[in-house]
Parts: sequence; C-alpha cells; structure tokens
Amino acid sequence: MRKPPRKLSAREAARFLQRAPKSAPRDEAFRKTIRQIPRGKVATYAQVAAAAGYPLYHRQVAQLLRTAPTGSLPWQRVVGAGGEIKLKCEAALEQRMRLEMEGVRFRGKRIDMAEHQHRFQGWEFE
DNA sequence: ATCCTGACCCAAG
DNA sequence: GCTTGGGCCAGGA
Repeated sequence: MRKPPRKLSAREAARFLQRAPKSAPRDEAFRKTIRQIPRGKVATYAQVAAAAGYPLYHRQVAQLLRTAPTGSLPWQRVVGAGGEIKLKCEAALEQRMRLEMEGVRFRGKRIDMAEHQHRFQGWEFE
C-alpha cells in the first residue's frame, strides 16, 4: 500500500492551530519528553516533537539539542527518522559509541528501530 | 521585512 | 540503496 501524502491528521492540525506558545514552554516540553527516553531506547526528532505536543516542530527539537548545555539532556537518544544518526564526523561517532554502550544495536548505518524505539505514553501511531 | 541556515522529514525518480 | 525538490519552523544577520 502506498504511503499517504504528507498531511496532518485532524488531531495534529487541531494542535497546530492553537498557535505556538513562545519558545520557553515549548523547549521545556521538549526537555521533559527527551528525559523520558530510557537507556537503550531512542526516539526520532519528529516523535519527540509530537509526543511533547508540538507536531511539525522536529527542527526545533534539533535546535534545542544544539544549544543545550552539555550534560543537561540524554541527547544521544534522539535520532533521525528511520534510526539514522544525523550528526557529522566525530560527533556522529560519539553518538554511536554512546548508544552502543547503552546496548543499542545498529544494522549498518541505522539503528534497529523495531527493537530500540521508545514508545511514549499515549503514543497512538506506528 | 527579507534572506539564510540548520543534529529535520518525506515523496518521487 | 541514492539524490532531489519541496515543505516545515525559529533564530540570527
């Protein structure tokens, strides 16, 4: 079956329409969500955004991770869609090493998502 | 206001 | 598999 075109579900659209609060509460929601991911599990940028209540804000999740003080978040547990590491060069190596140390296994360049994807509470898709 | 950039995502070809 | 083009959003210049 062909994948549906990129379109918001009614639920996503409803959330998106309540106009974005400012960045502070949004970032706090992201931080809280990211901290819920346990050792040995991962979540994608888009999943973190949606689970935090901000579908379509995956880029801002990355932005937050970029500027977050070191040690304040388990940043290595947030990855690109399909279990791909999006960092470059050494940074990518470090993330992979940290994850493998937590027991996350890779198949080639990607993480075995079937095994390691964290399911957020109340997550109804996928 | 405009332009550019980014640890993004996805459908097509 | 890979590349491309379009969509998405905020923050900085």
